[in-house]
Amino acid sequence: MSFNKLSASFYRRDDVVEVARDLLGKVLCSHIGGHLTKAIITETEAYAGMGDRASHAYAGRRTARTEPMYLEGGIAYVYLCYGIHHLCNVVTGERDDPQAVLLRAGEPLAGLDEMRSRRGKASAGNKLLAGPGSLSQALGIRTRLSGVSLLGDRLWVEDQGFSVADHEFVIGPRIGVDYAGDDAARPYRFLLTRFAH
DNA sequence: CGAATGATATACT
DNA sequence: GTATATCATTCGA
Repeated sequence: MSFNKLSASFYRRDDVVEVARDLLGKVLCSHIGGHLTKAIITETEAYAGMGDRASHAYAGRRTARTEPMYLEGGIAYVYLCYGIHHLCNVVTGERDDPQAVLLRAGEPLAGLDEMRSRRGKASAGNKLLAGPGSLSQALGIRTRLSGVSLLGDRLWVEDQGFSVADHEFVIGPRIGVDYAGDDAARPYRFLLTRFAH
């Protein structure tokens, strides 16, 4: 149904930072519980694998939770944070190179009613997909989807031709990674200027 | 500004 | 096996 679904080669590049930048303006799509929802990706963060203290895979840490990150690029890594929020990542790079891009925010494109329904009370205004927990909740993404292929028909990313020029986004340090020491300062966060908040 | 909320990792016995 | 601290956040007071 989607002619423009991103293919494996998009995800399997060496440089996760490049993928994080390129995901801006792409469209995150889910077909879950019989509902199709789509959102333009407006904020991403790169997690650069074993050498990145902010990453769950730092120093090669490998557990049942993080196992998807060690698989070949092009699958989802979803985990529960603060006991409440399901955070959605796109795994990149080759097998055994655990890099991933956290999807932090989006702009609604399709399935608005279902998004609002899933978000409940807090779905008002422009906060529908603002923040990684909210984005996942609106698209119905749960930890159950961790490890699923992004080339399948439940969760994927499309290129609908929204181009993002260099002056249309800003780069900054990642959010909520103070525990990562010097790595917390890495310029790995990408945010479309228009949706900065 | 602080509570919510539970899986997960790690350090024990 | 059991205990405990931590967490890539969000919402409402």
